[in-house]
Amino acid sequence: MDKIYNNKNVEEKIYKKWGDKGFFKPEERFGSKKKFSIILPPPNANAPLHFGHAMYVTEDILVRFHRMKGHKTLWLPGADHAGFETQFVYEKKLQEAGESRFDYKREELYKMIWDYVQENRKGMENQLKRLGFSLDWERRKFTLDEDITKIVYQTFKNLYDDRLLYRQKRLVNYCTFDGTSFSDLEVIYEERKNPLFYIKYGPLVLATTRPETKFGDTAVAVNPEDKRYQKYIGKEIEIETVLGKAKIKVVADKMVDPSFGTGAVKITPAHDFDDFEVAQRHNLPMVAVIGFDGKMNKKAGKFEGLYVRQARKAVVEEMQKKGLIEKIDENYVHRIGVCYKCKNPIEPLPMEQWFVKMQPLAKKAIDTVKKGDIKIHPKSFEKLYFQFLENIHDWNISRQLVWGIRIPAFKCEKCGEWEVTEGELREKCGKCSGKMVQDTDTFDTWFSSGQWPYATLKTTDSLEFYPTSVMETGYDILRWWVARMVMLGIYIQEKEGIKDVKQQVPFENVVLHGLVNDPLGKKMSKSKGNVINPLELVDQYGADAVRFALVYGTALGNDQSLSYPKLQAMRNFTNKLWNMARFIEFQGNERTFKTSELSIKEMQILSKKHGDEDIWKSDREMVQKIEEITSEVTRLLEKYDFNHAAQNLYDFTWHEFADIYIEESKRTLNNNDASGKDTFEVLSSSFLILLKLIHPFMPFVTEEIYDVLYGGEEDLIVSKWPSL
RNA sequence: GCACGCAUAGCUCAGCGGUAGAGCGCUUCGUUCACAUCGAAGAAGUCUCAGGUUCGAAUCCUGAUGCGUGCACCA
Repeated sequence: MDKIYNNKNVEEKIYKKWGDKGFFKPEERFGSKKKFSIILPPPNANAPLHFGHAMYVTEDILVRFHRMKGHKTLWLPGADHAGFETQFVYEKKLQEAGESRFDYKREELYKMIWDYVQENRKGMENQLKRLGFSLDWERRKFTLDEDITKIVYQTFKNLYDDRLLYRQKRLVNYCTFDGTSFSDLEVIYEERKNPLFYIKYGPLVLATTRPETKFGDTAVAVNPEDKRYQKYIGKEIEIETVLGKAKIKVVADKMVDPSFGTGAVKITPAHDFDDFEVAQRHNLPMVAVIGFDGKMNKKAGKFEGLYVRQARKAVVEEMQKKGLIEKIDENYVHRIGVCYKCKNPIEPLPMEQWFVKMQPLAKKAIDTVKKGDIKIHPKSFEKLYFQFLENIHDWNISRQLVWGIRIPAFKCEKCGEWEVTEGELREKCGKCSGKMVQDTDTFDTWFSSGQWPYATLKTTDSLEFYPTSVMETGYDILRWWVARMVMLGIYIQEKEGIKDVKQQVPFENVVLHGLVNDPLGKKMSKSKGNVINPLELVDQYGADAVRFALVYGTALGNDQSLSYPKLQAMRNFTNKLWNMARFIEFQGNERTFKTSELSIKEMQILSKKHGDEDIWKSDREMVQKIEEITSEVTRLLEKYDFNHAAQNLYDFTWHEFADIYIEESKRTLNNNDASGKDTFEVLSSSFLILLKLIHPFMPFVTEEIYDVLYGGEEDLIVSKWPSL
């Protein structure tokens, strides 16, 4: 053995061996009948993994732990097409080449992105392998695989038939820069400074940040309690506008806050979510003045064709000329919805889209966690889960993108009738024989990934693993993904005729890890340029050290900052293990002792042989301690306490086993008699137990040591987890 | 605005009702005999602040301050 552990000589060789021997495939061992399964949260196929993905190491730890316990264990890998994210990235690439998506036909663009994604996917999968993840690659899935999309179509159709899906013209969050609508979750809110204009509306003055939408006003609203405006309620007032005189109705609605501005609000149902609701209550017409291109339409008269921002400026100038602006508060700060990707303001626009009715689905998802059929770890995240589901809005699943699963809905050009299919094409209208045209939109990515556990298991003939044991992911996508998987998972199983709620849920446990920030505690992001590729660190410190550093010293669900000193310490730990092995190898060779593989029980029996002889004190103690650490680590792993399991192993290995026991053992070994041989048996056997306990955390170095020291045909990855 | 989380040794973080912990850093000493990516010894903290509950609080409760995050319709 080399004096220093060199991960580069080991990792690739060992990973290949595991794969060649088929150890990643589910298999019953040691007579156990239990099953254990995890579906890997499918990383986006559009880019290399970032460092946060390395947190999936907790899944590998669980998977290896259960595999060693003999459970039939499956860890299924996959990749997500990440609709909008990917198209966004790809469009950026096109832009750099001086092109745009409009230079290509739909099919061409799709094909180009497809090739791009396949290339990236390979790199991403290689990263997962380098981290030592024991994934069953034969079952790998992609969200755009044909058999997966078939299931997605089916669910869509079922929702439609069950009237949980409807198409309606409603206000949607639309980004006019990226040309697509978004769900509520995808809109982020930012503080922006925008002037607040006090504009004259006939006898009234009202405050607005969006004077350019006034062409779409269909009412003015005041609070029903507001004494100042009582005389106008229900009446029409005559107003002077930049486009001439007009009349407008005054309505009373409790949504108006009398203390804001002047207490009177212009109602623009087509471009504001609140106003839209007021309009519903008061039966007001909806007049759109902004188009999907972000420009004013003909309703805006001479301002037609101007972008919103330009129109605002022009309208205000015109109004000022006509004396219609009373004052302007230039320092007004408010929060507005912006596109999470390009950060431009979200434009609420009226648009026909497919919506999923969430309340019935959400209710079941809430109940199942309340009843404990799904457990969330750490428990504190339950609140976030409930908060989201209890206030959920209907889910807009239409996206105006090319990259994704095209919605299998067809509209008759003649009679306007919609037909939803399970993916097959429709050319003729069933009602009037008119020509059918397919919806050009694709599904929100989360609509397909929300069906991931069922879809992946079904299409790999692995439904025996449904529901999976654990869903492990970052808490940041609890609402985006986990909650939706619960809702859709239950729904799908209901449709499959499964009655037992315990069988409907997609997983039994949700385990949430925190985020990994950069060494300065800042969130890693491409725009900040502080993203770290996990492979850089794997090269530098070894996969085992990287893995151990991620779980050591951070409580489950807490964020952590990448720490180079910690990585170094863990690299030293791998080397410590290596040298402990070297010591044992050397001692064995010196005395022609063979390493033994006694169980804890066998060591206890051996230990009795020496009664309370003083020279055997440390051996006796080690037998006792190795039993304690075994049950402690087992207990901690069963409750997902990776941090303490790792800390215990680290402390015990270094300070109990190496510093004390190995030092003590030298005395006995040097006796070179029967007691020395027995000590060597305990030394090598208890070290092997330690190797097994550490293996889920540091699979490479432990497997390599096992190979060198204990040899034979066996492999640590499928060895039996220690117990009494 | 509402909610949640975090504030513990110089730094990064565990602990979460019973005499303050780890890693890194720091100080002193030690290399033929597994490992200097090492060993031995050591210094270092009114556990953010103010009240309260308790025989006893870093740990539970209330409030304050600071930082972070999530949610919300302020025109």
